[in-house]
Formats: sequence, C-alpha cells, structure tokens
Amino acid sequence: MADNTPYAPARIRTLPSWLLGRAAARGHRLVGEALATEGIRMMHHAVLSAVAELGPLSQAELSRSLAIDPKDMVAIVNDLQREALLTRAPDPRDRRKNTVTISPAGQELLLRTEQLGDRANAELTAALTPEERAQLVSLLARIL
Amino acid sequence: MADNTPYAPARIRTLPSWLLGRAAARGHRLVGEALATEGIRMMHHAVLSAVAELGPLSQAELSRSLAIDPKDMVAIVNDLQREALLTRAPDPRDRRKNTVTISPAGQELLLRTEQLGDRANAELTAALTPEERAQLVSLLARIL
DNA sequence: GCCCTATCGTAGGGACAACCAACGAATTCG
DNA sequence: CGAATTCGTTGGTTGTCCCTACGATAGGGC
Repeated sequence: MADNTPYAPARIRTLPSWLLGRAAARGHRLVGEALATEGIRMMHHAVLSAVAELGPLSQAELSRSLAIDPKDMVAIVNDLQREALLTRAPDPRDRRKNTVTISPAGQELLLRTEQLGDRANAELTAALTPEERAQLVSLLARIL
Repeated sequence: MADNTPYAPARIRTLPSWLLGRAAARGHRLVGEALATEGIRMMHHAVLSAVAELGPLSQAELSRSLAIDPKDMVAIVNDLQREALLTRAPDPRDRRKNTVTISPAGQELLLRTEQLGDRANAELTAALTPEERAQLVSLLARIL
C-alpha cells in the first residue's frame, strides 16, 4: 500500500511561528525525557542552573531572568526545596524576599542534568552542523 | 539606582531547546492575539488552511499532517463546523471516515486570517532580515 | 464467507507549560 | 506620613501533548 498520508501543508509549514512550535515541542520532549531519568523536569533544571550561575537571589529575580510566572516559580522552588536541592531563607535586608541558594546536593545533581540536557540538545540539532547550530541559536536569540 | 535585574543565565540561554521554547511562546502569543481579532484560534486556522490546501480529506489525515492529537481534532472540527467554516460528511467509500471540506465562508475567512498570521509572523521576525528569516525557516525545517 | 488485525472517530483522563487576577505583607517614594 | 510598588503566594484558565479505550468499519489471510 502506498503512503497516502498528506504531510504538512506548505502554507503552514513555512510560517516561523508554526515551525517554532513544532521544533519547540520536539525539543521539549527530548529534554524532558532525558531529564526524567534524574527525576527532574525542565523548568526545575532551569531554575537550578540559574541559581547556580547567578548566585543567591530572590524568587522574583528568578522569575524575571527565566521568564517564568511567579506563581509557577513558587511551586518549582517548593519542589526543589523539598528535595534539598536548594534553600529558601527570608532576606534580612528585605523581608518581602526569599533568598534562594543552591545546595551541595543541587550542585551535584546539576552536573548530571546539565550533561543530560546537553546531550538532548545535541540530539535535537543532530541534523545541523556546529556552525548551523550556532547560527540557529543566534537567530533565535535575536527574535527574543 | 542601576538595573539589578539578572538576565537569562548564559548556561540556559544558549540551549536550543530553551530558545525554541521561548521563541515559540512569543510566536504563539503574537499569532494568537492577531487571529483573535477574527475570533479564531491558531489550531483552527491551521486546520482550515490545511483543508483548503490539501482538499477534502479525513480527520485522521488532518491529524497526521498537522501533528494534532485526534482527540483535539474532533473538538476543532466541531467548532469549525458549528461556524459553518467547513463541512463534515461521512465518506461513502469508507464509512469510518469523515470527509472534511472547506466551505465558501471558510475560504473567505481564511483569506483574512492568513494575512493576520503573516503579519504576526512578520512582527515575530522583525529583527531579522528576509535572508535571515529564510535561513531560520530552513534550519527549523531540518531539525524536524 | 470468516476470523484477525488495523484504522477511524469519539471520549475519558492527566501531565505540563504559559498566563492572568488578586491579596496581605513589606518596602520605597513623593 | 501616605501612596504606590514589589514580593511571595493562592486561585484560576487555556493550550498542547500523551495514553487508554470503545464501537463501528475495513482489509487480509485462509
């Protein structure tokens, strides 16, 4: 039997918004599956990575730097704190804030999840040369 | 007082999966807002466009060509049929299938929504030259 | 013709990301 | 000091994707 499945219509397939959606879905699935082996999710890993890189900071700063909704940040920090991957302590200089700091266990996990994330991204961009991947990253950064 | 907001950590910001997610979110928001002025949503517009381009076809074929879940397709076709933008009729040659056909009203609406979608995509890629945009489209198509 | 398998449309539910509105506590600014 | 703003938090909604399941129908092997 012939393959009579009609594939993505050209009108839609050439729209950046459509391609971005599909590519993001694939990336999300690949990275999600990879990180699942360490029992962590994308946003949690992103927060952990941001705390490690930017040092102790408030939840609001985290929300802004990662473009995550403050509401969602509460749940993420709750989860990470419950697993002792970071600490949340009231900021003595501004009692509205929580100072979020990565823990040694968080550092350790981050080493592994970063590798998993990198590998998933390598798979995601497997069809591209390193130069093309850099180009893609550059182009994406500019439309943000 | 200086701007002390920490911005996207480099470790995350250079991951294609992260950039794709953010860019897709922006594209989704822009296109969604644009199409909302015609009272239609992204997936509905995509289905309408696919039916117009590929001609009458079944819901399963639509689902595959657009990578939309069959369950979600049911709801979308329901909506579009309710607004008389397409017709859904049993296929006499295979009574399991529904033959989906775009209506004149659907064609007419599609003309407007395609323009809205194009304009939103132009805004999405406003920071890019036409060559760069074509490059982005090409790179995205290759990682799919 | 008859079983077995596959497909189609439809329905249920759930995971996850993104976003919006509001509120008390605390801080900062005019 | 009073007003406006920020912060953390709780409450929702929406959209996309995934898995399961079921009756009806179709096709292949025998």
